[in-house]
Amino acid sequence: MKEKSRILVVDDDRNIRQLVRLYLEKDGFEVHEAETGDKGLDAFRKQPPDLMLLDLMLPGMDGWQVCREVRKVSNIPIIMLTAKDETFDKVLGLELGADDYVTKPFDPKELIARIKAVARRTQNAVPPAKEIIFPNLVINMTNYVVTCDGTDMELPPKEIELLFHLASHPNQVFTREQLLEQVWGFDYFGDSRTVDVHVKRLREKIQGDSDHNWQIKTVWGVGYKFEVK
Amino acid sequence: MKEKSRILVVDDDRNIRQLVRLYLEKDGFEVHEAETGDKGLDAFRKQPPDLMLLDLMLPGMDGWQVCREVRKVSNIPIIMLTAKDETFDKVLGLELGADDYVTKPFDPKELIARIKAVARRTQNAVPPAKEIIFPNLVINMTNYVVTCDGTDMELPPKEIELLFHLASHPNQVFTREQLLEQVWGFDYFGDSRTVDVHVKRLREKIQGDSDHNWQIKTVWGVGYKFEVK
DNA sequence: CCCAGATTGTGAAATATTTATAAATTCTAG
DNA sequence: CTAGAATTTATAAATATTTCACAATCTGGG
Repeated sequence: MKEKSRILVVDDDRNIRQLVRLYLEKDGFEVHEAETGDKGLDAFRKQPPDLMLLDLMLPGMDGWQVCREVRKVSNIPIIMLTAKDETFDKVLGLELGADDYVTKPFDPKELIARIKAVARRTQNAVPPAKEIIFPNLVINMTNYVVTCDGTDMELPPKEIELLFHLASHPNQVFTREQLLEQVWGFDYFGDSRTVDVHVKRLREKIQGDSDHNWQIKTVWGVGYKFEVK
Repeated sequence: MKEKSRILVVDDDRNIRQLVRLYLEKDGFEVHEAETGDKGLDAFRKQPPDLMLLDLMLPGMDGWQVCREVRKVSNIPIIMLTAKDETFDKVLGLELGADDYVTKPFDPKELIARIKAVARRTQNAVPPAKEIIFPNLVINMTNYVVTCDGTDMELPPKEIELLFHLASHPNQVFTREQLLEQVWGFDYFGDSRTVDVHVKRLREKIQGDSDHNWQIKTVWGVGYKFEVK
């Protein structure tokens, strides 16, 4: 399981830091603080966080300088905090390597949303070309299209995800519990017959009649596998 | 025969304007002046010049903002004027769409040389013909015009940008979040239903009745794609 | 081979989720 | 200030998912 994301908040305003801490911790983040640019940089160097919230106006070294220093050694996401009247251009922050910016005063919910968005964006930076090819079967996760025997077909999300997961590990058997966890999500709690129903529908859609050298096979007493001969 | 090149000088310093005018006219340019960003933009809109000389520090709307506004509708060459001590990264100006920059105080001969260089460069440049062509559908981003089934139509900016983005990546599915990020802008924070509404209006405008070999398709549970058969 | 017990397949109803649409509101350029 | 555009909101419609009862199938032992 994933650990808490560590966020470093660099701002000279004690109230801001408190506010941010309050909301972020409520949302499951681990929060660290620094009140000047220099201290922020120190904190970053000692233990790099997963994301930095950086005020622009700081005593001593300002936010831009900190951002630049951090960028010399790291690509962690950085979100700038700017006052409304600092009419600085978004592009400037970008140029310096920030990933987003939020103007003060800000809505804490918006801040959270942006943090998550940035985190996601930087994680998905290199989306793996998701396509699996078998004789008479192509699973394209970019277009969300499954081509079987030359005919394109659209499947509901869960079905295509299940198929993709099974086909990604040919011949490997998965229990229903494993599939629920890996396809539905680790925190999913539900009936394992759900898997059966999805398998059934997949089968009638993609292997209705013809015989391929692959199939979704039931392993009695265990679960299912995508078998390739 | 070619006419005189028209140059718009935007600077709040009367002396600078005079100086530039003096040298440029001696070199056969037609010179227009504006003393603030807003006036410069007005002048640009009334009669777009062949090239703009833009001071960075301006009362009211500054040079960057003017540059951006101009860039929204035009690719005319822009040269930035910056004071020596404004230690801006050249890259920053370039990022905003400027073609070159000159630091004050400048040697008029250098300015002339740069103007000519930029003019030459931008003339020979291959304009990024932002145009996408499908059977019965032409998306022209230069004119912001969409031609569907032979009839031209003007769409609101967001709609055409969305269409352009989707059509630029045929068959690829985008989530609403991705579209918000990539079409609306990375810093946009808003409701993802917004995308639905724009898609709806696009659909009723460009694929109301006839059947084409393309369409904006909903991928249930995921997002939208511009499908081409 | 047949049976009992366990496991899986199936169809259909109940739920939940996602999308379409229209209408109201806010925003923005002029 | 005004009109058109963008966005939000609310509701209806479409679609997917889950559940559940029962049928069908498999397995191992007698």
